[in-house]
Amino acid sequence: MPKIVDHEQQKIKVAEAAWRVIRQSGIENASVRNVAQEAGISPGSMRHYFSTQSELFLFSMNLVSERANARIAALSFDRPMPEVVRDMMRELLPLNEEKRSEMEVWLAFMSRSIWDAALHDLANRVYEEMNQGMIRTVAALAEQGLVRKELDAEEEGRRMQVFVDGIALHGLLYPERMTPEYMERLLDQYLEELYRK
Amino acid sequence: MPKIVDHEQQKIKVAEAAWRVIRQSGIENASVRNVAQEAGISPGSMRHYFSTQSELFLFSMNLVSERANARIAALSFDRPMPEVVRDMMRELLPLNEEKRSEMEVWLAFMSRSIWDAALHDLANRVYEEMNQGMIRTVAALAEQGLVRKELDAEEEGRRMQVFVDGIALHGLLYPERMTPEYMERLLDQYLEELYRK
DNA sequence: TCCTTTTTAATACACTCGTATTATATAGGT
DNA sequence: ACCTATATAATACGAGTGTATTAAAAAGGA
Repeated sequence: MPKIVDHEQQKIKVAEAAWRVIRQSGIENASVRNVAQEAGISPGSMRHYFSTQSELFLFSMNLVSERANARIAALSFDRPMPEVVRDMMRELLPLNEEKRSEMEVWLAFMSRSIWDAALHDLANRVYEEMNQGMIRTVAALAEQGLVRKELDAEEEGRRMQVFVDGIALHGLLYPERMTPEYMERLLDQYLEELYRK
Repeated sequence: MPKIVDHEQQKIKVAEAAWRVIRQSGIENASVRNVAQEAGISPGSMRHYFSTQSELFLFSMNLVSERANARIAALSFDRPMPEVVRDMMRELLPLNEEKRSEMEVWLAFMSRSIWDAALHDLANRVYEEMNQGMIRTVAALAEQGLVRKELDAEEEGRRMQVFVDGIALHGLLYPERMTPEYMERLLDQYLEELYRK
């Protein structure tokens, strides 16, 4: 029998190499050769895991959202709801190097998804996930009486999403101006106002 | 004497061709040849106006912000301030095809500015402009008594900027979900809350 | 009409691209 | 120890890349 290599593990290794190349020099330079070199394997070998560059991109993009989901799922939920909500939203901001890294790559893929049809579905799927998550969060806050029961959960959920993504975007594009501290400040201000509604 | 061609006009023609290529197939495909073809001139001829691709990108990116500035400057300012403010902010959202086009290109350049040092300065300059504009707007509203005088103009200006950019981002990335109507709705809600402060 | 300066076009160079094909090395079951 | 399925590597191909160089065309003043 042949040499057995954990296929999925190898794909992840390559995808993470792609992340690093994208962060360093953009998607336009994430060529098969550059990514393979960053991953420490030969281009020919890489094609064994991703038969096409498009597959690699899709997998890499998907891995970003999986990582974020995993981090959120790993939070402890048996705490006061405001604490949980705050922590959830903090996972959607580039507050540390790990999250900044992932989100920079995510932005690159999202920006590309505007014209690259291969990424379009995944982009919309993740949006929908996030959207449902936010709406359910607001609805849960309403049920617990932490916000007005009449508050439109769908509407407020979308506002929440827009505001958090706005903070994250500024954090990525203008890191000197939008520091982690300021991001948290804006987030906390938003939540405080929300709880007054 | 030689054939005289309006140099600046020609550069603009080429830059707009670059926009179209970028919208259609991304910056990664905005090669010298592709842009020249879209502009209807030869690649060799194009190098007469932009001796390097980097120059073309910088000029194209700058032209986007100039166009937005021009549109804002063209607004009539002898109206009630809330109307003016609303119209100003509407210019920062992809509410029609023209603005959507420019902003898609702008997003591509901003995304690239994360790793492309050549675009970094322009990106920050435009941020600063926008930032000052928002802060002065809030301050002016405070002076007119339209918002609380104690309101921190700098803080609220940044919140405004984050929220507007968040709406615009969603408008670009999720046009089916974030329609022009919904963008205006979110904007008006924000302004209404602002005037209650 | 001719001449000079600018604009345009064409071609070339070295390099990188995505992908396909082919050959080599590797490691487990018999 | 050998065999075989798998993983890795190397090479090739046609096409596209940014940029430089060189030649042709064009148009207004003399």
